[in-house]
Amino acid sequence: MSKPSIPKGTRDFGPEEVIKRNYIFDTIRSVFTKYAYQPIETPTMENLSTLTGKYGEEGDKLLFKVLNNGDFLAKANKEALGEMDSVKVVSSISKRGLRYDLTVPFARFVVMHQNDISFPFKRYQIQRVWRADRPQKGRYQEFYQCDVDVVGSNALMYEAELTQIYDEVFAALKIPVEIKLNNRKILAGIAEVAGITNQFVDMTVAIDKLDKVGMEGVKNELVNRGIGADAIAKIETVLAIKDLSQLKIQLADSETGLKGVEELEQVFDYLAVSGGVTNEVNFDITLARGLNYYTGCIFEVKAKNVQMGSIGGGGRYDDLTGVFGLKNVSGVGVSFGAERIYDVMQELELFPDSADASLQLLFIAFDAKAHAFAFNCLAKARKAGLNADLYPEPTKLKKQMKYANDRKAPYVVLIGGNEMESGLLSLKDMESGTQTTLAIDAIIEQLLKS
RNA sequence: GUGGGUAUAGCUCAGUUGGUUAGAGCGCUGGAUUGUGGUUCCAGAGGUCGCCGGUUCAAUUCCGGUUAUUCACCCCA
Repeated sequence: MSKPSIPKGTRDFGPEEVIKRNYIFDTIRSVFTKYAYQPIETPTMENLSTLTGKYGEEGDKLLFKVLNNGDFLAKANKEALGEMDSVKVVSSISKRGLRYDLTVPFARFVVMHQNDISFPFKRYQIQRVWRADRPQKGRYQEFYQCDVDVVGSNALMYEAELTQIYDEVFAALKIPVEIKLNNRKILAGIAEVAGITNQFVDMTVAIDKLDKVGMEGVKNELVNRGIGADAIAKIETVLAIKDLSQLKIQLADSETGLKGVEELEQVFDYLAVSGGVTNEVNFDITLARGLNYYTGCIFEVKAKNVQMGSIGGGGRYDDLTGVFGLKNVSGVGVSFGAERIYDVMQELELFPDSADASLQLLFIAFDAKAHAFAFNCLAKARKAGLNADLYPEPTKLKKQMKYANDRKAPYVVLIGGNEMESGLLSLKDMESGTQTTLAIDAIIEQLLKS
């Protein structure tokens, strides 16, 4: 008999975990709703043509492909098969793949339903995504993403609004965080004044590693990526700047850079008139973010007092729907890393003990006659709205009591000959151990109050 | 994709410098307690020591391969 198992990078969740995870999702969802975002869902599977080429060459390798049904080999590309060329064969044996993120399916959704949507379209989406990455701590092949985006408006109000959403969610979850803001236009400006506009991506990838490898590490990375010493020196000076007004001087020669500074200033102005935020919101010039479709403001959230990567991120993208044929639709959105938020809350012990209320009252019967009587009482309790249950057979008390204990039932009602005769049932408080005798209606009434 | 660790009871892990009957804690079952759980005590069940091969009189132990898992890197949530 072989032991059952689940695929690499996937997990089972027990009742306790599901309750905690739902607490996170419910909190996030309620804030999204308050800010007037609407929920959508997209299929688990997308056409592979929708997904491929959207995440770079690395991303394509991490896509889960779904094998075609039927005699897929008969229709396979024989030439590619002969050459053992996996990449070529795939396109002839697989036409669908699992969702890799929520942003690309959302872009597809917007394009397909553009005539039914009122812009600006504010949507949120909480669904699973899959990546064939090698699993490691806090990284799985199947995980949830919680995305909130607004498309069809350039208004910087939304950058401020998304910052407020971050602030409000993490305040509600009681996780102290630092929300970092930057603007890709500022980074473009740095590349411009350093004279390496054509190596912009190399520069951002290197800068993104700053808090991990330090300034020396970043400089090494820049050298390795073939960036000249003069440019590196310039980048280093600019990266040391902490406030926006000073940055204007350094970026005076870059129109794009100045635009980025102005945009950020406006976002901060909005936040200032909003009545303030709970968490720290800071401009961080070293924030880069790997994804290259971002074109304006970028966001990242780091939990304080924990060793953990970012627990949220996002930004503005000027042309997300362009690849699907809809031009000039700007969007801005952020994502919550639910799995990491869970780990942080676990580490900081932030989950409320509200716990498992799945069983409030368990009936226990001593014999078959009492069991039938108890089943009647059970129906009354359920009708009154209590989460109640009856042990399925009148077996040994020890066994039944142990079940009540394991299920963390706060109350137990014991029913035997005496109880049936008098109509007064034994209600036991499992925590204190005290026992009282009451009629079933009185028991229900009392528990509904507690 | 690259590199390391680990694999022994349902779970978490000891252990065997290669030797006859394989160890603990927790959990499970039964009993002490015939109408009372969480504490305690007693007893019991449960293992092809991941899989394949090599060395050896003898391998769970050493070696090689393989699979699974885990950690780190690339990348990312």
